[in-house]
Amino acid sequence: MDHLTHLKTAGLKSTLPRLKVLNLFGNGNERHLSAEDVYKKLLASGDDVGLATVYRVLTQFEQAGLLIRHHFEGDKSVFELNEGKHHDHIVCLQCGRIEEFYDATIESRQKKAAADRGYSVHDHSLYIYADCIKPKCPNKP
Amino acid sequence: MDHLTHLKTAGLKSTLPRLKVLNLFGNGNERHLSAEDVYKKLLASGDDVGLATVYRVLTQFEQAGLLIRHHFEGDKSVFELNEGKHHDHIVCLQCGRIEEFYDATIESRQKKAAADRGYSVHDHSLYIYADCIKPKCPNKP
DNA sequence: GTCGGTAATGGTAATCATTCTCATTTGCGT
DNA sequence: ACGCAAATGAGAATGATTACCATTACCGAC
Ligand SMILES: [Mn+2]
Ligand SMILES: [Mn+2]
Ligand SMILES: [Zn+2]
Ligand SMILES: [Zn+2]
Repeated sequence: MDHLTHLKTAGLKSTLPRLKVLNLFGNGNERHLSAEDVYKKLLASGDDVGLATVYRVLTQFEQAGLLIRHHFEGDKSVFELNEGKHHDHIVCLQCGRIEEFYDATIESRQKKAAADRGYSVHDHSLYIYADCIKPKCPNKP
Repeated sequence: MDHLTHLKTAGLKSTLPRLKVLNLFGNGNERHLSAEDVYKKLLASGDDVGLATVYRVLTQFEQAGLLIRHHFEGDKSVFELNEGKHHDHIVCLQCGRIEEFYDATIESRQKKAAADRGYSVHDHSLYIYADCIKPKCPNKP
């Protein structure tokens, strides 16, 4: 399903700002971007989109299920394309690198922990904060 | 170790505001409190402490290892007493109730996931967002 | 116990991310 | 091409948190 179709499916009208934002996430760029990141990247590529619009669109895409919002350590939200395959994250505290992983055992133990206590799970977030080993860690974003 | 000793050990001088904040967390009250929660509770009990001081002290206690800071969904930080026993959290999206749990398997699989990829783990956060079953969920905070 | 210096406090201004307001522009069906 | 509801964007407003800085409270030395 292409971007335009994605928008229609979500009941969102196809506008230039929305397509531009969706393109950013679709590219081979970094998968995890903050609103500020998106705004700056669009400006840099000559596509002028208002900051308010960026925030609005990101939230709409999240509600439509096109993007996933993360609250890594710190104040700002980070978004990534929702490609249907759930995964968790390791965040390097030195350089900000983000690595994805999936562990079926962790997933099932989580479900069990919640079920045992009478909870109906919506979702969960698991962030591992770590240092990546020297060679591949350029230190500091 | 009592509160006064805690402060000394952390290299923090024993002041009235600090003791009051530490007392709040020591009581049988709710374990998980935001800065605003702490501020309001102190006001309510006649102990006037400035909001700026509350924020400062909470951060100092976190750095000293006396408190643990959480970033549950939403914008504000939540703190709890660090009693040495690590645990994760289930958060009810309806009423805000927070339940703690510990699963040794999850812990070890996390360590392994990070180690396998060459990361040296600092810490991690695992939050399960759910609905607690009707009877014990009073809906809405 | 008093004194003095330093660290802590607290009122208020400032900052940062995010949301709101509202006049202007755009997408889209007719 | 026309018309109108929905979307945009510049800037104001908000909410949480931090920075400033003049005043006050610890604490160790007399
Ligand atoms: Mn990811
Ligand atoms: Mn807890
Ligand atoms: Zn790194
Ligand atoms: Zn509940």
